[in-house]
Amino acid sequence: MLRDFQSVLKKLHLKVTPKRLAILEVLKNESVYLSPEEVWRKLRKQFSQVGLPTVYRNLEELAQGNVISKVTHPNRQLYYYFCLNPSHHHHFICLSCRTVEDIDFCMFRELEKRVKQELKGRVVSHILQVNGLCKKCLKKDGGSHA
Amino acid sequence: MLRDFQSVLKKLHLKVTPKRLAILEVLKNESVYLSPEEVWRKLRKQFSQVGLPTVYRNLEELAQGNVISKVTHPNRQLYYYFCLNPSHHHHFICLSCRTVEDIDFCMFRELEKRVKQELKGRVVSHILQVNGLCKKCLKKDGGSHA
DNA sequence: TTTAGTGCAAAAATTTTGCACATAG
DNA sequence: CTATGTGCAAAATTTTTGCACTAAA
Repeated sequence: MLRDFQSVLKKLHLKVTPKRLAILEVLKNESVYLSPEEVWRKLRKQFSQVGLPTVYRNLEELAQGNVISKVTHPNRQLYYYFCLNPSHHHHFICLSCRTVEDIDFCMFRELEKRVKQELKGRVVSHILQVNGLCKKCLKKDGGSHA
Repeated sequence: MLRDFQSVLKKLHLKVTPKRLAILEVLKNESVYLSPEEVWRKLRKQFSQVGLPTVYRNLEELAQGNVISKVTHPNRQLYYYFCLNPSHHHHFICLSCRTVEDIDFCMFRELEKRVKQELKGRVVSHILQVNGLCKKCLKKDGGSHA
């Protein structure tokens, strides 16, 4: 997997640094979305000297390069998560445990068509994010969420 | 229209204050989404003494009460706009001139069904926001946007 | 008169920048 | 070597809070 990351980074003309790889590992090993600070805390277990700005910079670059995904959370905090196909932006996020699940039903083509036909506009990007409670959290507590 | 606002506020158990009404007027008279600070600047033309915190507090309350809508902008700034049906969250927003247009093609029922059936989860809220360039902006500059 | 709203100042929280040093290519 | 990455400290930005005072119901 490290190998894969290396080639991905190279394609983006990002240098392969230990910390950059570690950030990817952290995200990859989490099934939930993390804030920059949380990524940083985890990173510090490996690298006692790592700055929060480095984490911010890296997360942003990686998201720009579509290696990871940004999550648009109702609480407006910044979150990122690793997903196999980060160019696919249809997610179901659990407000309680933070799990992210893909929604494969994609209506984007349809949408794009309608924006073009009806509004005469052009789509640059879109967010389809469904916020809710996942299976587990529904069972656990019926849905108490922050 | 002031009358309408009054009854809306009463329903939400929000007191009808001149500044609250003025905030609604500001948003109503704009066809684009505004940041809290922008609302505040406009407000100060009428009320020389109005605090930015007041604007923040009011916008948040009004959004909570579904009187106005929050915009989820890629630049992560907070924006609000007035829309006739703020419980309808399918929008096309122009990244250039900030116009908001409704998207009436609603696939939400379908989505909700699938989240229930396939993920066994529950939908709490959703965002469908299409970011792009509107008709006018496309004509104007072919799409230079921040 | 009781509850909610507001101004101000100040704080909090989050994110970004500048710059000297370090490291990957 | 040369361009990029990083740590640190510091700043910038945005949003929130506390509290005394005011105004709506």
